[in-house]
Amino acid sequence: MLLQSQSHSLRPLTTAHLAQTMTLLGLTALELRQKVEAELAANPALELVNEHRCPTCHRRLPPSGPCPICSQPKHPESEQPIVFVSSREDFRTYGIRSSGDELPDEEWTAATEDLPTYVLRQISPELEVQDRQLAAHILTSLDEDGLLSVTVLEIARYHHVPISRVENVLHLIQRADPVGVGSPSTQEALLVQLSVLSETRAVNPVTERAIREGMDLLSRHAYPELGRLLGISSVKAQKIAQFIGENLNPFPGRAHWGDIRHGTAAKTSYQNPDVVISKLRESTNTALVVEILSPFAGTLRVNPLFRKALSEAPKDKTEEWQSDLDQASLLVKCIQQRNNTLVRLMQRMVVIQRDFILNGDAHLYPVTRARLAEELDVHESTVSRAVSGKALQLPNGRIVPLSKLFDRSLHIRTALRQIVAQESKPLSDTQISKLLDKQGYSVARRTVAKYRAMEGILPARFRHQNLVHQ
DNA sequence: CTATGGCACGGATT
DNA sequence: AATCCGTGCCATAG
Repeated sequence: MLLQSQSHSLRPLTTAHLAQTMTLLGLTALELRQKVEAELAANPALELVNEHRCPTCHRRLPPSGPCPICSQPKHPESEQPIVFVSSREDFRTYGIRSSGDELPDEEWTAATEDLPTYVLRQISPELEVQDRQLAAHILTSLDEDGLLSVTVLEIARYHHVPISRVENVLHLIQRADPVGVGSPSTQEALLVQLSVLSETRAVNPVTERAIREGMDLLSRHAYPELGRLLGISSVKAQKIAQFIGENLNPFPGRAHWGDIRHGTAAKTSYQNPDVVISKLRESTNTALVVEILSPFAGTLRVNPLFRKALSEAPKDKTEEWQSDLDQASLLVKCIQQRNNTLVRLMQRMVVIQRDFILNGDAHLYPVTRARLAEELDVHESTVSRAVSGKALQLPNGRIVPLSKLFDRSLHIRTALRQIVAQESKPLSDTQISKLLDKQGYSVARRTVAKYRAMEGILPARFRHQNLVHQ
């Protein structure tokens, strides 16, 4: 009897607590925002109070104490990341800010954002404030394929600025994630992609000429003529076309985020980051600033007035009000817990992956969610939920899935890419396997083949034709 | 005979 | 419990 009553009064609270924390953890910042908004509207016991902002950096201040960023410069060389929850409202207005006007809220509520916002977010760190309007103009003038439908000249005239300034902004945009986005033509999109690609991979130099001079032949699949134009055989021309088809995408707007593989990938959704990492300073050993984006500005709390009012509630309402109150405080607790978990997770993660965050793919340290869970003393599924579906913005502006931090083979794959890029003559998978082994990565030959495929690298016998032709 | 992709199995991961 | 991933074996192409 006693036992039962206990389990009735205690259990529901803890299980509900756990269940809700779990679901909240699985939500991205934007999904959470929707939930909070709905709850806010439905539950009078909840209250959102505005908070102070740091006057210098405009970030939301923690409940007490100084701004975590601006108070930091005294120890700029700290190895320890600064992790905090931020509402980062300034991001919201990056959309289309015409002379200080705030963006309507609807622009922000979608769980996935549109292409312009997505790109703007990436380039904003490098974007001069006065160029934001230019960027907004360009980005809103994209057609559905991600190509620019107006000319640079028109934009420059409209804003009364030199063409070069518009071009600079455009250059930034083109190299942002759907690489080539904002190019005036499919041809230029391909060229931009090719130049970005050639930074990480060996690319046959003829490819560029093929795009530059033989674009129309290329699109008509007229390989013999293309070969004649470039002075190579028809077969080789076809190989080049194949390479282009597999690695480049003439319609950047159609590419899914992440890989620029087959343009058939229909998903045109771009995710908002849930976590933003930036450098405090430009130095190598700078502290990293990690912001866990909070989806609403201010603090969510239980309305103290409502709590008071409960004692004077009309009889028929007390039960309802009580449940509202319970629900509200539960939600608040759970959100705090969610934030707490996320902060702890990122704190650890940033230390582990510091090299990767600063220096790129090759330095990714393979960690499993299980190991991290053990270190943080939480359940594996907690880590899983916290990571899944979320996105992370790196200091270089790239937005990657948070799960990339748990990629077990990325570093090996980049090593492989380097080997292939530096090879003087095409190496077979077996040879590559041996080379990787020397670098400390022991992978089976068969696995090399898989990685190769993942990276879109052709088999040795095809690579041969793609190399410089003497 | 060598290089590579397909299939499938087992163990790790989620 | 379901899924992912590395790997071995085998068929096939060159």
